[in-house]
Amino acid sequence: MAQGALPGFRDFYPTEFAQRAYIARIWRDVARRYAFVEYDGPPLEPLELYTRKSGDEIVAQLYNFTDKGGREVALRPEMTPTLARMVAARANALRKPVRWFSLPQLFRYERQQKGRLREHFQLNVDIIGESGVTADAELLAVAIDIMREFGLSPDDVRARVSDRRLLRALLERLGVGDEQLPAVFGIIDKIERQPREVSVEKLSALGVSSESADSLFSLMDGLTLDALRARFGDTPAIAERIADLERYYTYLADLGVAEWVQLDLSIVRGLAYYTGIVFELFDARGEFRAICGGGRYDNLLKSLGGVDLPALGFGMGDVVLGELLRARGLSDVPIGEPDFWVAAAEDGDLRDVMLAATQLRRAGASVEYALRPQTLSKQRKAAFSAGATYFITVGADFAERGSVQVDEVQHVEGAGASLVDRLEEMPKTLASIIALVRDV
RNA sequence: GUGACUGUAGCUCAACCGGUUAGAGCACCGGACUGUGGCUCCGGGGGUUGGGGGUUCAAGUCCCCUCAGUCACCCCA
Repeated sequence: MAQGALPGFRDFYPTEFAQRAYIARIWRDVARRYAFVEYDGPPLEPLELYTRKSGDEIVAQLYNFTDKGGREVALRPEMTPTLARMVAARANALRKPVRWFSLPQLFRYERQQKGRLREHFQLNVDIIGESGVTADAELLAVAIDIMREFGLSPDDVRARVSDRRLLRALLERLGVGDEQLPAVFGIIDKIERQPREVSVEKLSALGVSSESADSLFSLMDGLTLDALRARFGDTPAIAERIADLERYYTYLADLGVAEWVQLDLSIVRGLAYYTGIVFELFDARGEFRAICGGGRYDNLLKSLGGVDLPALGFGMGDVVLGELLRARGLSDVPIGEPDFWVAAAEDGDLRDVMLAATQLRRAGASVEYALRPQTLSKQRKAAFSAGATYFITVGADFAERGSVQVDEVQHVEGAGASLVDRLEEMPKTLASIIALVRDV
């Protein structure tokens, strides 16, 4: 077996590269539509940037090494620390709120499995400097609009939303103390993936009563804000969170994405830095991992960069998204087929072909031709195989009158108006084709 | 890092109970069909059966190790 890429890394042959480029294009298009601007940082960072926040145990999951200057460095596993550093360094000069996005390639040293490799491209979209739920709504709308742009619908993808502050207030009401909170969050995070008895057992080991555990389970399933208010609205801290979430929903409706969103308090998102509303995007059939996850992390910039700015953001990787698009038949994208194939007729000259190709290329068209003399039938086959849209034949009369013969080889669906659509009959000279190309 | 399962051509798969030189389709390359050929026909290249070791007269097939893949755990970019 020929040597392939390293475990967890990918070769992008033209077909796969086209899919990757397609995903990146949609990401950029939608992010720009929401007036986010693109940035990037180094793929290699000081190891300390990641250990400072998460401790030494994270080193086990990093690609890290000592460089020739003796520096401890790591390939970036996430973008947020870089973003925090960059924003902190110019915090006073940046127009607020900061609306930035990036398409970094990220690395993690882990055993690969479905939807998780050692390398991936991840769209990061962040808003920094706005604490109101308007920003939370704006952020989620970007993620959902991207789904829509890929041709997915609310039947394919669901956005599940929770609020850590609400969850904390509810748990307090159920008698869960502050010191138990992180562990209980961890159990809730897994509540869907493990049998109920296991969760109950773990909760009771933490000292959570079985009545409280039952209440907890009742909160995880098909809950509405109205039902929450009816049960817990008399607690001010909870009522306040509910009111905030109601405004959030109103804004999501105004932004045209409400039908994708559902409340789901089992969404916790990792453990560390999220502080408010959090969300994940899942395929509706539950076949894949989360497509996207994010939320509010108001304290992170202070702890990382020393600048106290509220912040929120999400990450969306290309691996799970690509799997979903393939499974739904939405990932067939052209790899960059030529517009024209120029062929020499039996009495034609390869140099005339090159002259014609050059003129078409200068007009902006993508043009291929056989690099060695071939029969017309051979050239026609090659043109089809290459995916060319038009087949132009130049013969001996091309040199004198510039006349050519044009055939439509294949009509590309959704490619817009073809030359044929614009004409009663095929053009007869190269000049008339070029005029059309320039026009398009 | 732990566990289970799986590795035959670029892809999808054959190969009897262990038995001759590991085959087919698709893809690729070449040729024919001498004129809109996305067809049809003919031919070709391509494999140390993931790698190594062992058992046997004989291993793609059985055993061990290793590498890789898939899935789950851990963890969650």
